[in-house]
Amino acid sequence: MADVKTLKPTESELEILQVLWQKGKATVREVHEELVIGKDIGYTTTLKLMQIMNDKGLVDRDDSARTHIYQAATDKENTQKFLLNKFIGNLFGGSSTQLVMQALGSQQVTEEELDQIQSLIDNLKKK
Amino acid sequence: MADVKTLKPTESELEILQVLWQKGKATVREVHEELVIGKDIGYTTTLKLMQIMNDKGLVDRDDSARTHIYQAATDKENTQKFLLNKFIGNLFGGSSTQLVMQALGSQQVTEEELDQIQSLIDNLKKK
DNA sequence: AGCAATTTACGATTTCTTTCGTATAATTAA
DNA sequence: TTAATTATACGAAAGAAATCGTAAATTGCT
Repeated sequence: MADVKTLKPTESELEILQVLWQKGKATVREVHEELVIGKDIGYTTTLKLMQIMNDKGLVDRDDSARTHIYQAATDKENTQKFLLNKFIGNLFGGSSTQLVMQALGSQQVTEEELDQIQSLIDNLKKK
Repeated sequence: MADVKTLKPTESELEILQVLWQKGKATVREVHEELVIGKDIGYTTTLKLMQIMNDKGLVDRDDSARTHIYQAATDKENTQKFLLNKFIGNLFGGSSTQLVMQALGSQQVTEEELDQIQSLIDNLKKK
């Protein structure tokens, strides 16, 4: 598994990772079809991006067959954790609480989700 | 006040915005002195960045005197909100709850902060 | 077999960001 | 009043990221 700490996916790479996390394994074509829904982009662009990601170690590639099969080399949680910490540092002066307050305040969150968060808080308080 | 929606500060620009949010008003030199603490960068680089930010409308500039005085053109909260939403969209499939859970789980948060968040949740539940 | 479609490889270009050198003007200090 | 310092303007270069065109190889279809 690739070392998340040293890798920072760009925005485009992140979009591709999202697709791969969701699909597990996928070909360039499959990833591309997903990307095309959201933006105007050529097939070879997607291909090139995924080749670069392979060079960087962001994805693993099975190229035993003609049509290569890709999958994310980093798991979603670690990447999220890493980027989230960076983001909190950049924009919220390192305070995760501030971020949480902002996130809860400015988004619509359902009652169920609030319950979920509350029970997490209860758990944390026990320690 | 600049329209946050259409503006996306780069990482360097964000660093400068942070200084301006903290200081209110500042000269290039003052901002630069702050930046230099954290990284190796030349004065004219800071100057150029701030000029570009002025062109983009990210900062306001009073150039009536020889030494120009800058201030952020967007308030901190709006910028945070905007970038946070983008971030949630990019990395958490649009679910702010997922982000909150991740943030609370992987960071050390004090009891007081947890109380703060809890009371925010209570408030949200009332509606 | 022959043709169209699909796929990868590769290089080039474009765009965005960051960086800095140099010139010029204004201010300050000796 | 010089000389040194400090400021802005401007252009250019270096680096990073994203985009695409074209060629070559393989596969599938008729």
